This record gives sequence, C-alpha cells and structure tokens, in this order.
Amino acid sequence: MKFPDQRSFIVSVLLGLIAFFIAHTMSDTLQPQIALVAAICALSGGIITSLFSTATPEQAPSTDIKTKTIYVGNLPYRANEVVVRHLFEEQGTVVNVRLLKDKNTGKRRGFGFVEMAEADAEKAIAALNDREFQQRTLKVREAKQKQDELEDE
DNA sequence: GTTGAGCGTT
Repeated sequence: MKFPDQRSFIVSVLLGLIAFFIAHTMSDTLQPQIALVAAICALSGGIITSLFSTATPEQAPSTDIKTKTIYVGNLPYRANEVVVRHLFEEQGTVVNVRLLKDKNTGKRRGFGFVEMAEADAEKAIAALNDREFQQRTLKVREAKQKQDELEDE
C-alpha cells in the first residue's frame, strides 16, 4: 500500500513514537499496555489525517487545462473587455481578458491580453490576426512570457 | 474630449 502523502505519514509515525516514549516514561504509574495503546492511537490518528488530507487531489478542472496567453494589439481605444471577449469567443472558450490601462490616467492603451485554451488560442490567432475590427486591423500574436513565469519552467 | 507603436495588471 502506497501513501499518497509521504510527509504526513512520516509525521504520523513520529507522533506515534513520541506518544509511545511519553507514555513509557510514565509507565511506572501506568500499565505498560497503555503506552502501546497510546502509540497506536496516535499512529492511526495520523494515518487517518493524512488520508483525509489527500482525499481531494484533483483541483478544479478549469484550472487544469493548458492555457495560452494571446497578445492583442492595435485595438480601438473605445473597445472594452466585453467586446474583445466576445470576439475571441467566436474561436473558443475565453478564460481571461485584460485590456491594459495607463496606471495614472486609467485610459486604455489600445492593447491587451486574452487567455484561452491552447488549441483555441492557436485558432484565434490564425483567425483574428489582421482582422478588421471597428475600423482597425487587429494584431494578434502569442504573448511573450512575463518575467515571473520564466522561473516556473 | 486628444493619440496609434507596442508585450503586462490585480
């Protein structure tokens, strides 16, 4: 039998041993069997805890899908996130949309990022790049990686 | 209220 969470198993064993020694040092006033019972209780308690802690190994399936971030440039300033999301949803499921605004003025800067599932993202890039959108020709590329994300891989 | 190449905010 393999423990899914080895760390909590080790912890439970250590707790059992500690409980055993504590009970053993007091065994002149206690029955020797009580020390053994205490150790078993601590050990089984730890095992049950470790089993429950790994009872939910799977996360939300939506966060498990491989997603790709798409750069969208040359957007009209008046375009909002809802409209952009709608445009990309023609090609697949949109996970997230971010249109960058100026930090100080809060005005839109005319480009943004759309996050989609990998397969949908490829489709969307091919279908929407150089496409007319509100009198403007969109620039749709695969986004460059952020600095923070370079460390993960 | 304006502008127009670009790759980054909670």
